[in-house]
Amino acid sequence: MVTIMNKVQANAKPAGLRMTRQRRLILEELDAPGRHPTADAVYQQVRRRIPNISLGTVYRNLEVLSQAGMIRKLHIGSGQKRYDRKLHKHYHVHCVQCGRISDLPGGPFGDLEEVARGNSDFDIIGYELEFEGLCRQCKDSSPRQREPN
Amino acid sequence: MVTIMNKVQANAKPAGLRMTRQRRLILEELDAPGRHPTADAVYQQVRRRIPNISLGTVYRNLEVLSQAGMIRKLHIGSGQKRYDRKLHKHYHVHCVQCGRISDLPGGPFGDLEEVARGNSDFDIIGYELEFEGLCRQCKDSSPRQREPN
DNA sequence: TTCATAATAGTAACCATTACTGTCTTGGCG
DNA sequence: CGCCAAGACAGTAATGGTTACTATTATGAA
Ligand SMILES: [Mn+2]
Ligand SMILES: [Mn+2]
Ligand SMILES: [Zn+2]
Ligand SMILES: [Zn+2]
Repeated sequence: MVTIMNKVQANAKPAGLRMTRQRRLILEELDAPGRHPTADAVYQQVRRRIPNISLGTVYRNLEVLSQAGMIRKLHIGSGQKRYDRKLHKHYHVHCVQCGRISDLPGGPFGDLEEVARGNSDFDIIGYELEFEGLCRQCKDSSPRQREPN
Repeated sequence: MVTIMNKVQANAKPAGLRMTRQRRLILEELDAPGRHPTADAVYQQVRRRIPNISLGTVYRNLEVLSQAGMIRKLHIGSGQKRYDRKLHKHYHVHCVQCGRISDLPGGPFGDLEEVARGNSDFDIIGYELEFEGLCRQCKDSSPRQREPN
C-alpha cells in the first residue's frame, strides 16, 4: 500500500530491504532536490521527528541505500562524506569558504576518459571531477564560517 | 598565525625552516619520483633510519612542507591523504582494487573551468580531477588486497 | 497471527589526524 | 668556537568521523 516500499522494490536492487520509519525519513530528507547533506546533517534533521534515532542507524542506512543504488555517496574535499539522491552523472561545485555544495547545471563534459585512456596503462573505468570556488553568498559578503549544505 | 608560509614568501626560499634529520628524510622519501605515499607509509619508511621518530612528527612535517609549497597534499578517494613532491598541475589515476596512485602523463586538459563558469553562479577558482581504474597488476592478476603506493 | 530475521538504540571500538607538553636541537650571532 | 631563543622533537592524549557489536524490537511474507 505504501508507495515508497513499492519504489524500493521497483528500483529492483535488494530483496530483503525493509521499509522502516527511520529509513523512510532518511530517504525523504534526501528527496529534497539540490541537497548534499552530511550524515550528521541528516541525523539532525531526522532527529526532529524521531528524537532517539541513533547516529549509527543513519550511517547504516546511508550505506545500505547507496549499496542498493538508491543514493550516491560523495567524497568531496577532505571533510565528511556527502549523500546525493540525484543518481545520474553530474558535477559539483564546492565553496571553499562555507563548504556548500551545489550541482553544476549542464550535462557531463566531453570524454575525459578517452584522453586518460590514451595516456595510461591503467584500465580506466571513470573519473571524479569537482569544481572549487566561492558561492554567491561568500563571494559578496564578509567571510562566514562553515554552514554546510 | 604567522608562520612558515609567510617566511617562505618573504625569503622567497624555504629557509626559515630548520633542516632536521627527520625533515630531510621525510623529504627524501617523497623525492623518489612517481610516489604518492600516505603519512603512514612515509612513517614506516623513515622509521627504518630513525626508529623512534614520532608519527606526529611525520604529520607535522608533511603539513608544514605543504604549507611551504614544497610538497602537495592530495585528497583522493575516501581514504588517507597522500603527499606528492611533483608540484606542477597534473592528474592522477587511482586503482580501485589496490589503491595505487599514478601520475597521468600529459599536461592539463583544456579549460574545464571555463565551462563550469558558464554554468554556475559560483566564482570558480579551480577543480579537482582524478581518474579511477585498474592498474596493470590488478588488471591481469587475481584480486589482491590494499598495498598502496 | 506467527515467526524468522532485518533493523534498531545504545554504546564501544576504530582509524586517521591533530593538539598538548616537557625536552632536545638548530642555527644566527658574537 | 659557544650561547641561547625558539623551532622541532618524542611521547602521548584528544578529536572527529565512521564502523562494529549486542541485546531488543519491529517488519512483512506466509
Ligand atoms: Mn548532486
Ligand atoms: Mn602526482
Ligand atoms: Zn560559500
Ligand atoms: Zn591495482
